[in-house]
Amino acid sequence: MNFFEEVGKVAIGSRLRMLTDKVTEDAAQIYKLYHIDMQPKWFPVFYALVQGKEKTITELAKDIGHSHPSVSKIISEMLKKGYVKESKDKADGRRNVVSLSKKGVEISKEIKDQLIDVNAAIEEISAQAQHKLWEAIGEWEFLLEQKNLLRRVIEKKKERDSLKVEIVDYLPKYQEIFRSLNVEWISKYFTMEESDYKALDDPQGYILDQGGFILVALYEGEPLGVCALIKMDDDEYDFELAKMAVSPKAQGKNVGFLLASAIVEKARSLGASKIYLESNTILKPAINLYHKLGFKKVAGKPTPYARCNIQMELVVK
Amino acid sequence: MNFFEEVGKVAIGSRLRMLTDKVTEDAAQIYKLYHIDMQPKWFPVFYALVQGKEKTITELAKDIGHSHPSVSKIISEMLKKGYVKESKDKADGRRNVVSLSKKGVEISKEIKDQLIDVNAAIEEISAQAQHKLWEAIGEWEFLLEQKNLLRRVIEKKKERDSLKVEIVDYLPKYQEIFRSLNVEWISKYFTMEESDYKALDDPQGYILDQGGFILVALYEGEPLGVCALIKMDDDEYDFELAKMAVSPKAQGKNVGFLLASAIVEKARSLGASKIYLESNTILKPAINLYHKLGFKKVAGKPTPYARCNIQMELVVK
DNA sequence: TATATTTGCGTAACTGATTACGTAATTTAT
DNA sequence: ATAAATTACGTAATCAGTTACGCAAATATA
Repeated sequence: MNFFEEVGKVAIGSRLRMLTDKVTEDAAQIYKLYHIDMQPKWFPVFYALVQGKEKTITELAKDIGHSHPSVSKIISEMLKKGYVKESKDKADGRRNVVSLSKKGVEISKEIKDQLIDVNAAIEEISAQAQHKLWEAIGEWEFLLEQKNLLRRVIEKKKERDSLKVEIVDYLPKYQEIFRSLNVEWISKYFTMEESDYKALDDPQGYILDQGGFILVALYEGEPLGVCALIKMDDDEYDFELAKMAVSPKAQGKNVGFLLASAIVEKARSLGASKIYLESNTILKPAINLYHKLGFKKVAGKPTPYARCNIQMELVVK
Repeated sequence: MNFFEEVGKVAIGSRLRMLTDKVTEDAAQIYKLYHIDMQPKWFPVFYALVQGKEKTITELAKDIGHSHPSVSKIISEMLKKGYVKESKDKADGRRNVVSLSKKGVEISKEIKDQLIDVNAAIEEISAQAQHKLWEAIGEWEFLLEQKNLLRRVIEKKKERDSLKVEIVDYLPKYQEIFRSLNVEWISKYFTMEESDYKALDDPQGYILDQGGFILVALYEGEPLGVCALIKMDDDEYDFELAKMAVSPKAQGKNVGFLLASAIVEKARSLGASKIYLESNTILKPAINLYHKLGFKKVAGKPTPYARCNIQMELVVK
């Protein structure tokens, strides 16, 4: 048992499996004790049939939380013992309707005493334990139903990665990375256009000197993401969010989200009331990100970019 | 989930299995998330090796609570990946000593972040739950270690059966069952002797009228056990416990224990100070029963029975 | 009304564990 | 010193579940 204490709760899966084995290992002998000719694995199916008259294979599977092939196999075994009977549903020829046979009903009476004693034994254990296993399982089922372990781990990973990401202001030394990261994705999905070259070759003159901003995301000190806020000469919009690019190396490290959030925050601190952006719907992760930040789809703005097929805005205030 | 609430805690085994599945099902994907090329089932072995240098197959099996073939297989898979190395123990040629390879040690570093995040995710679930699963599992492991489920169920069955057993005084209508139950076991293991016939054919004259007693055990109203207390003409002993017989139909229903206890109690209520009995060591369940009641082995008493190879006494006071 | 999609369920293959068994090495007993 | 028992561990068979797949029936859609 020592092992588990050392590894920590990561091992909860293994530990659960072992407890399950321990609880289950005597089951066959318990049936023998009551002279009941039944395999432990049949029990859930059997019990589901005792309750609710006849049921189809799929209904049984859903009831007991197994896959349907599992139920199918169990039923064919119980059929051999004569505990159940099958019949095709007349209205729906696919359905195999199963119910307890006369012999099955007899067994269900015999099994009652056993259930009483097993229940009493388990209640005894529960009573001796300080912590309630039954209720704890229920809670875990509920919590995992709401958000499974994978998603929780992904979140934790993001949180931890975020701590390693630092968002800094643009400096001339970042010009090369600002250019290359953008060229990378643009030429992967589209082709570079006139306006791209202008902005990427001379960010100082084309963006910063016009009253815009550029932020750079450092992951453990290495610049892996860039994003620009371009001053717009427009009645409605103050800035355009553009030239956002994150290195594939930084994928899944939450860099995009942190970068975009920072740029929105920047705009807000500058007193902007509305931000505009242009993108393309084939860039799904990007669109999702904008959506998450609160950007809404708009239309009708003229654009110099051929690749633009969606326009979005964010009310900053 | 409804199902489990209805069946009651009997289904705790199934429910545990399902929770185990749910906790485990994402494991493979979690490894993928961190780009770690490892199968979830390797983890316990892997972890055990990270901790404690080199270990043999059997040591690993004991550490992680698996069977040794399981570990053997896992090691051969990890060997293919180059994560571990094997070597025969020079001092003991049977032992296969396993340790992490250089590549294995590297992986163990990469895996650290993953462990941190998984642990955090599980702690988060724990924090959201009112009942502590981890601690509850620990308690159940402990309680089942002390007394496994089978033994607990056996005890509960005995308790319940005891309620159905009633011990009553001998009546003439029980003479036939008194005779037949005794004839049954005596002639199964030995042969009937002169003294047997005397007592069984005329319990009234041979036992009761001499100051002895006979008790009958009824199981759900049916007489299934008998036991006699024969008055002895002896300095040391007041009564002999004899002609105890329980029907095979009542096996495992605690009838023997209740009957014998009642007869001892009877002797006590009559002011007896010492009870004597004769038996044979091939009747193991009977000897165990006498032992449980407190009878001790003695020797030296002359006996009319050929089948007697053990004599016992109980100090009643 | 024809066609595509969905549903029910059986069979087959796979999975992660187990028990059973055999062999070789070591230890214990005679 | 030899025989008997125990131990280490690999292979094979088994087990209780799963996923993958395919067929046939029913339902939805064009």
